[in-house]
Amino acid sequence: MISQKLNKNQKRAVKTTDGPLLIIAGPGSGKTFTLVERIYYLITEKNVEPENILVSTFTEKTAKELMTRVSNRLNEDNIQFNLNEMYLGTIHSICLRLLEENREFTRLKKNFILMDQFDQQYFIYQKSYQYEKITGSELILGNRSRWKKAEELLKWINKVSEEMLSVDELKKSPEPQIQALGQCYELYQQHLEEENALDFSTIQLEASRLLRNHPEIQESLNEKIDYLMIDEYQDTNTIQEEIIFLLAGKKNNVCVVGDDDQGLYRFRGATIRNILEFPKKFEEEKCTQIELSVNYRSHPSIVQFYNQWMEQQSWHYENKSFRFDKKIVPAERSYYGREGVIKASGSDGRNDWYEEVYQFLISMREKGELKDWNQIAFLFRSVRNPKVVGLANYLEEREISVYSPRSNMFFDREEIRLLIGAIMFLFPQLPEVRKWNENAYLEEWEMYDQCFLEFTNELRKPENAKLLKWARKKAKAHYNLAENTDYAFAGLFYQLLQFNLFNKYLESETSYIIDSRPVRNLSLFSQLLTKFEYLHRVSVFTPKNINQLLRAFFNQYLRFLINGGINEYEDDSEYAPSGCVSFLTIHQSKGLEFPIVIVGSLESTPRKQYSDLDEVLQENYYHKNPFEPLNRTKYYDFWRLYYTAFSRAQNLLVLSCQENKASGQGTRNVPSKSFVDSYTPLKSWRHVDDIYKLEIDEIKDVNIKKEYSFTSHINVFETCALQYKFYKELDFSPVRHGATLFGTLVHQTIEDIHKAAIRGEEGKITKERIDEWFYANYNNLIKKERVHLAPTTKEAALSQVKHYVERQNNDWSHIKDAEVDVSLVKDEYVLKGTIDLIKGQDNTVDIIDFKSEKKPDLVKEQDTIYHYKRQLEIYAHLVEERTGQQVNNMHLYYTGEDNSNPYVTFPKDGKSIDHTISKFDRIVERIEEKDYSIEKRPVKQCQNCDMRFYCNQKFKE
DNA sequence: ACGCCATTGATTTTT
DNA sequence: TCAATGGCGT
Repeated sequence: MISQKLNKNQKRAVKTTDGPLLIIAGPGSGKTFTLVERIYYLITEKNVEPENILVSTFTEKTAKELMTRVSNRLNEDNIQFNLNEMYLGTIHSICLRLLEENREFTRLKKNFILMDQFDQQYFIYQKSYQYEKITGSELILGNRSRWKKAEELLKWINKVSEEMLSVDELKKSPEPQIQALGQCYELYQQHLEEENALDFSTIQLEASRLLRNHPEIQESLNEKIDYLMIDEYQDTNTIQEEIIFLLAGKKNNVCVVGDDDQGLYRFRGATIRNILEFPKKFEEEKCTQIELSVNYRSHPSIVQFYNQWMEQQSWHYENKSFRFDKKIVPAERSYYGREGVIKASGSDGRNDWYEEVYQFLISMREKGELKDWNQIAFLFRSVRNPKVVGLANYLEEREISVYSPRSNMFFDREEIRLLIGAIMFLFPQLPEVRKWNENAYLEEWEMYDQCFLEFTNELRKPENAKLLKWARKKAKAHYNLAENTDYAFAGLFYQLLQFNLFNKYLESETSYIIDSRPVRNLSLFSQLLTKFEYLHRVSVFTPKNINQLLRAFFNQYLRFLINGGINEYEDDSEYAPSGCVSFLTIHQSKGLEFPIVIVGSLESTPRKQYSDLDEVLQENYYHKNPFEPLNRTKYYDFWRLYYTAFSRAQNLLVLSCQENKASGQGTRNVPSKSFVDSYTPLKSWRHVDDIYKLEIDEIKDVNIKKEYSFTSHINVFETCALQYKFYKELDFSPVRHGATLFGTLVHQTIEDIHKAAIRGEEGKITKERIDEWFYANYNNLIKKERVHLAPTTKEAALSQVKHYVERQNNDWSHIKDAEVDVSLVKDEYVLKGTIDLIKGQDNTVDIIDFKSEKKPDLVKEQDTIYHYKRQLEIYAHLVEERTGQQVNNMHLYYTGEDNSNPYVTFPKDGKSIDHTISKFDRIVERIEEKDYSIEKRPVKQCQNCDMRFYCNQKFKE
């Protein structure tokens, strides 16, 4: 039964399942609740299988949250369903899944590389001379630094992808800069193909190509997907709309949900048009429209405030309307009359904004009903702006913690500066080496030198004597490097962790986000270092490479990171960490709510956000004419942005700024004139009496189920809980080496063989074909991992594969499935696994896991065997729960075994499986409770663990 | 009353 | 790169 709490329109939205449906969901109108009920209704009352539903959300986090809520909802009614087959995720992740499932129909090869924005920019940067050679490219790239040029080019390239512009048309353009753009784009696509790489916007481009160029794939997907739901539809762009309609096919059971008033992503190509014109995509009267405009979130006066805000703007232009005319109605009216919108500002001519805000916070805490700082969120356009950072510092100095992971403070943190200083100390040649000529100078050097001073100051302290001794020795060795080291930057980083100066950060408490910031930053730093070594293909220092690496690291890599800014750790499961106030960008706050919201950035004004090139592209090359009038968009966007900000507040909305009357050139009025009408009538918090009587809601728990797998979680935890803590929970990045390359290579080639057998192409499994598969996999793998195998090792891998094939004697008849990813949504977590091979007849199956090693001694190494047995039992559980097929036998196959029988077989034993599952549960419990205690160190694993230097120190006592 | 100039400060992001 | 502002000239 669907929830009785649904209001009339929500219920209609849930029950309207067939045909196109447009849901306009105002802020706080119970949108997610309605979505959850709608999915629940489809599954339980319409008997739709989860695998026939596709739901897309704006962020990965919302997707996880939705998954959790739906599975909990089903659990409530004791209904068992596996949600893992549902297409649920961001449009990007759904596209990625489509590409992986149909990779052979795309340009992509196995093990393709996914680039984030920084990778993409670095990718372009490293090839920038090729782009600069293109005639006319200077018209787009301008006269800036190479790094900035890469940034500019990246912007245009992504735009071409997202708007699906035709490269041929661009190249034929009479305008030289458009021509150049077309050529740059073509070159870029060529580079992507050469490197087997993908960036964010290309994910979508390739997915849309896949669907358009292969009607048979589109049809089978259309067949499969019966119902689509697209959340935050106002923030979709051209290519996303195209993909959605390709996936919807003729069934047209598309439900789009969104709020045209909260469209914030025009700079990414998103357009309100998609949602406003959605009904026009269908025959007249076919599309049902439902408005959710009852607001359950905010104090009535807050609702009234932002309704009025929207009315100030004219949304009509030349007989067209750019807004669904609507008015949000508060659900509760009983509080009417009490002030829910106030101001807390510094007064004109003074410099007292920080203090005023501080006083307001303290008063709320002392006289009001505020229980936890996390009930307050500050929203700004940007949290990186110096005034905002200044406010954060002011509050922190007065013991109000501020959670502001996007404020770009990474390189200001003590732990990071000491690390940079330490690395500089370890390479005394740096001051000479970093100069490429006599007068060379970079701004960032000053910051580096400052870090160096901070480090040496610490080094002088007696408690760091050991570090001093060690560092001197290393520095001397590096200064005149005679032979190869066995480490590069990342390796040095882990060595530094043995000293108290750095390992004190590792000991910090991890249950409060704000306290764990230093460890999280160390972890981030380790990721940056391994990424550098990956990008520059290094693993050790050599006398030949050392100076050049130092230059690349300090003059390029680190410098770009500093300029681009690094966001600190954000936790999915706690959006408003207890004990601190949050500082967020308005964009970040989308979809969230807070009891008290303080909106700043009131000096801000609507600004033009497109260039001449944009205008030319839009006029002549876009698939549709501009929708909203170009000269109005900046106002629309501005009003929508602050509408979103204001509507986050539940109990109290506060507008806050340093008021200012312009006096003299270049000075300005604060708040800016856009805000004057809304701001001026507000009372100051000092003059509202019942502000302290105000009830303040608590922050709602975010409930997200985490994913655990046997091999990458339970296994690691059982081996060493500390290793789990560092690598899995804190995400430290291990120093790269080719340890897993061998196994992966064998696995992947065997997978190719199995897949051929499943396709019924047993005849094609020949020696030549195996070679082909093997070398293709090898080449793709080394391209991705940038680590090589020694020729003899490579041959050994190949011979393991061939040996396996020989042993099968051309009998592949019982193979059912290979490399099956299965996951199971359990009550407390999501269980994941990949099963190498499923064989079987009738209704029972055997599962096989391949190990690319020699068969161990069954007696002497029974621990290992027992361990693998439990892994198989987890897989058996997954297969039975997921497919309903009975597992008969479970096997290990040792491809490294030449002489005896390579199999180890276990009969399935239901009791034993139950026992293993409950053990799995217990370990998950320990992980979630952060119980990382260990009895003793696992000697063997310690030898290869990067944390050994730290542990050696820690366990010495 | 209006045009022109110099001056000042300020942006957001998806795997 | 651009909006807002006041000063200055007409």
